[in-house]
Order: sequence, then structure tokens, then C-alpha cells
Amino acid sequence: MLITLDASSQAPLYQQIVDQTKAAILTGALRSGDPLPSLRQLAADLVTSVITTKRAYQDLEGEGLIKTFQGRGTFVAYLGEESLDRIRQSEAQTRLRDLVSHFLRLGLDADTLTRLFARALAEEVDRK
Amino acid sequence: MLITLDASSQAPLYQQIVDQTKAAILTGALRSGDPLPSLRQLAADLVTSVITTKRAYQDLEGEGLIKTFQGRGTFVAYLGEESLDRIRQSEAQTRLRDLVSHFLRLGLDADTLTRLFARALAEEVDRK
Amino acid sequence: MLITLDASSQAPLYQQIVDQTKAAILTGALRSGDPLPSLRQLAADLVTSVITTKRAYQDLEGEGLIKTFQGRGTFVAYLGEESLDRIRQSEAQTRLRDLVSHFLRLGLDADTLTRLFARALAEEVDRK
Amino acid sequence: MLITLDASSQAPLYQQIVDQTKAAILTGALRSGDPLPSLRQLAADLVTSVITTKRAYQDLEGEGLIKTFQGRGTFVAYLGEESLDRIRQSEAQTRLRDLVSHFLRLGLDADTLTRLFARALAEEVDRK
DNA sequence: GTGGTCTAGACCACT
DNA sequence: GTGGTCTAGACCACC
Repeated sequence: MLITLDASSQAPLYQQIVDQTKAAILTGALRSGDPLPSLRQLAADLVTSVITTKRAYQDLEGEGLIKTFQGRGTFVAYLGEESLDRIRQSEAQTRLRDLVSHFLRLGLDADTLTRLFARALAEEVDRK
Repeated sequence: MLITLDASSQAPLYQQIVDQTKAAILTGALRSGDPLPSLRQLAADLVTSVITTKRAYQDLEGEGLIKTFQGRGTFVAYLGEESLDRIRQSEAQTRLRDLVSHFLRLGLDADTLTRLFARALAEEVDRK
Repeated sequence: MLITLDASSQAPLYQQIVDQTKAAILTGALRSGDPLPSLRQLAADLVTSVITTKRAYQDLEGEGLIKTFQGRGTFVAYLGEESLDRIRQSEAQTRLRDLVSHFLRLGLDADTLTRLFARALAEEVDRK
Repeated sequence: MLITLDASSQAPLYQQIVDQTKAAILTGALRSGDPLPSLRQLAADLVTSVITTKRAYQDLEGEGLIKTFQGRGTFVAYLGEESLDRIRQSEAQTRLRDLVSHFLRLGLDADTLTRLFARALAEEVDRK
């Protein structure tokens, strides 16, 4: 598990940590019960401040993805594979709905959108 | 063409103006050469500050969608229907590619994504 | 609306701000749409740091009780009276259940608990 | 008498030991004069550190519930059944008073609170 | 060692 | 003016 921060990104540092950690949990790179790096260790690794790592872990805990215990450390929460899949699918559904709604409003028709989706899927599947 | 600001949206006011104006241009509600309200008029209509409307017009001009002429006002840029369609499709393609790439990486398979896309499309087409 | 911090309390400062603000909203002292003091103003009033007031507002926003808008300020969220009452009742129910469960386990019987509850209620109603 | 630590509880480990020991004494599972496991034995049993068990016994001794004799071990303090009952009732009374006071202030009326209490009691009595 | 809270200050984005 | 992010450092609680 490796996090890289992009200082030139629009996204705040803590958000980048959140996003990458979340992705690691959803892909299974981090599994239930796995320990996360300590706040101070992560801050040192990323050359950032403890406040920033703390804020990221706080948000992740708010989402229920990790649990922190004073004096003991921070760990990936216990989530069944079904829960993970439910999260993945519901996020995908929400984003797809927003995207489709947006471009239908802009005048693209259903056929065109379907064609663009198929092309995107084909390209990305190939890249893997 | 009517812009409404949603005070309870997290999106900045200037962004809401940009988004709605852009949508109006891409849907054809605003056509090439159409005049836009003056900065002051728009600010008065939306009960916001000129700084906010100015910021929005600057962004739109930066995207090449509108053009301001000193002393004469602001107008929709001259863009052929092919240009508009190219913009619509390339934006949709980019966002679909990002979305597909993201969720494939998280472990969703192509079939699931296709199913979710079809469902989103069906729901949104119905809503219209 | 007046917040007072007790430095000698076990509860962290931000938590005291959260608790008192939440109480003000639930009692109706603060109503939907009312503006809250700015982060800096509140920090100055309470002689604490902006980080502390920020943390408090962040938690309150996470609970859905307030909304903050960059550049505009922080406001009480729009919650109907039914929502407020649902919050009040569900919190009371949870805490009563925990309390009852705890003391039943310690060996108090239902009659004794009921008697103690009635006494507490009588005393507190009188004090008002 | 068996203590189990819940690693996924937010409560500190020493507090869990305190709570469970206290409950054992108040329920009568541990009686006046009964020996408690040694600090090291308990630490070994719970797979925790002696510092943690020491902290727990200190707190319990501070409350007057146990007594440590240098070189001989730790024992449940001599408390008559009246004392135990007084502790149980006074704790219950205090917590009920706080709870009632809090929710009256938030706008719940006495009838509603009584109804919620009755429901909590009924549910918890059933669960036993 | 771990996380939890807090300070005093900075710079940026938005209105 | 508003809130949003970040720093460098401190002290405390828990293990």
C-alpha cells in the first residue's frame, strides 16, 4: 500500500489520502483488520503534517471504512465482501446517473451515450 | 435563458452561473451571437455581487464559449453545430472513460458496469 | 445564543461547542436558516483557536444540523419540526435503553428503576 | 468471574476492566473478600499489558470497591449489601436525573419521556 | 510507541 | 468579510 501526494492537484492533501486509502480498501489491497500506518509515520512518509493525516483518517472513520483506537492504532474496519460490493455498486450507480442525466440534458441522445460508454469500456478493459 | 442560484448548494455561486450558461449554450437555448446580460444586470438579477458574475464570465470566456467586447457587451461565441457536438461528445467521452477506469480498478467487472449504465440510462430517459 | 466553555471539563472544547449548539438547535433557540457566528468571531469570543471552532462546526455539519458555505458563512440546516422531534426522541430512547439495560444487569429490579425514574422526573419538572 | 476485552470498542481497555469488575461486584458475582487475579495473571489472561491492569485496579481502589495489600494480593472490599444497594441506586438516580433534565430542556415533555422509559424498560426486561 | 486535543499563525478560495 | 487547508509544534491519554 503506497500513497503518493500530488502537490499540484486541486484536491486537498487529506482528500488524496482519503481517496487512495479508500481505493486500496475497495480493491482489496487493504483487508479487514489490517493496520494502517500510524498518523506520525504516514505524515513523515508523505512529508506532510500530522494534522493532515489525522484529518484524512477522521474522514475515513466517518465513512465507516476504518476504525481508530487511542493508543493502539488505526485499522481497516470489518466489512464483508458484500458490503464492499454494495459500496462499489452504489457509488458507480450514483455517478453514472449524474453523468447520464447531465449529458442527456445537454442534448446527447441515448444511442450516442451508449456508444460512447461502450467505447470507453472497451478501451479501458484493453488497457488492463 | 434563466439562471437560478441554489444557495444551499455546495457549489460556488460563480460555478453555478458557469454551469448553467454552458448548458444553455450546448443545448442551443443560447445561440451564437446572442447577447448575455451585462455583469451588473446579472448580478442584480441573481442578488449577488459583480465580482461573482465577472468571475463566471471570465471562466466562460476562457473556455471559448463567450466573448466580451469592451463597451459593447458579452455575446455567445460563434461555434458551429459540429463544434458544439464535438464539445458535448468529447466531454462525455472523457468523463465516461474516467468513471469506467475508476470502477474497473475498484473491482467491478465490465458486465456489472454495463448493467448499471443501462439502468441509469433507462431511469433518466424515463424522467424526462 | 451563548456558549460558555469549561476549561476544567473532561469534554474537549470542540465537543462543548457541539453540545451547546446542538442543544440550542433542538430547543429552538436557533432556527432553520439562522446564521451561526463566524469561525473567527466565535474563536475570539471563546478565547480559543479557529481550529477548535472549525472542528466543532465540522462535526455539526457531519450530523446534518448545520450547513457551511465557503465565503458566505455557516447556517442552521433546514430541518422540519418533525425531524427535530425525531432526533430528540431517538436520542432519548437510545440513552434510556442503555441506562435501563445497565442497571438491570447490576441487579436493580424494574420496580425500583421505575420509582427512581418517577422521582427524577418529578424533581426536574419542579425545578423548571 | 470472567473479563473479556472488546478490541473493537472505543472504550479504553482499562475502562473495560473497571466496568466489568465493578459490575461483577455490584451483581454479587464477586463478594466481599474474594481475591482478584494478580496484575500479571490478569494481564496474561487478557493479552494486555500490566500497565493496563494496574491502571484498572487503581481506579477500582480509588472508588473503594477493591483493596490491595502489598505482597498478598488484591481483594474485593468489605461492603455490606446495603452499601452495594446504595451505590446502585444512587448511580441510577444521578444518571436518570441528568438524562431527564437534559431532554426536558430540549423540549420533550414528561409524558413522552415516561412513554420512552416504559418502552425501554419493557424491551430490556424481555431481552433478559 | 499509539491516537486526541489544542495553539498561533499562514495562505488560498469565495462573496 | 467569509470558510478551507496546511504547518510546526505542544501536551495529554492510552498501551
